[in-house]
Amino acid sequence: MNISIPDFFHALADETRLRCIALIHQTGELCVCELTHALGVVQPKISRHLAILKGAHILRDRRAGVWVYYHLPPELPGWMVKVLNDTVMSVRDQEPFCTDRKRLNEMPSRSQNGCS
Amino acid sequence: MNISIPDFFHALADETRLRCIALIHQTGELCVCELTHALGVVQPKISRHLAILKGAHILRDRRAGVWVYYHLPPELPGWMVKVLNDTVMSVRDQEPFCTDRKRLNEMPSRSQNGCS
DNA sequence: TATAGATATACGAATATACATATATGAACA
DNA sequence: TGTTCATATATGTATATTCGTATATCTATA
Repeated sequence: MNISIPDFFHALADETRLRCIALIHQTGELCVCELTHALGVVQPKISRHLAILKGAHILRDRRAGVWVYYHLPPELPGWMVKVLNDTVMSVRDQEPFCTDRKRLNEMPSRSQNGCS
Repeated sequence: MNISIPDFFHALADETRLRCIALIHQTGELCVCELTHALGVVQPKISRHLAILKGAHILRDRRAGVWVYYHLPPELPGWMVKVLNDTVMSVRDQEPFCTDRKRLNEMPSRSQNGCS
């Protein structure tokens, strides 16, 4: 499966999607309820944007019981990984990205397994 | 002047805009008629997209007589320059980007001064 | 001033996007 | 089977985007 270049940048052009990608890039893998809590937006909005990212082959999902985890596919082209690296390095200390990470880390069930 | 991150990626998410940026990145500076000829699209379409890029502070223009030249502003944030470098390195050997460059180099007035 | 060439903008139409809300699906378990 | 929780999708609405075409602006020069 190939990723179109406009699709790739279009994925990053929406703040909600970029926030999801940035958090997933920093943690490796997150489920929908973790993203919902970290970003503080309603769940259908998260699911819709994750579906767009999955459809563009920028994220892949993995179901584990009730939870669905999203991660970057390992075969993402190298230059796209570099773009994500540079982008996340730059935005991770800006709002709303740093608050997202803080809220994620404050989730009681984080750093254990399972979700809220 | 600050560039919003969504604006930056939105600029790259359109193929016409990415083709313009890629050519300008490779050459340093191009005028509207050079871009029009290289991409093979009508002039108002080029001007409209260049105006979007200028409005997002991703390109800057410089008038020289009848011609208007567009270039990347020197103070573009470093990580955005890195993103452009990685992107152009990757797409420069794919269509339609390599044909764009070929058509640009075939312009009789190129490598001299002035335009067609 | 009049003309020509280069560039910019205005306009209407078709299409796409993002959102909030409501509802559906799917898995686990009593 | 029925319920609950996590996630996905459908719907209607408001707004944005892109395009082709027509026209306006701007500069140089006669």
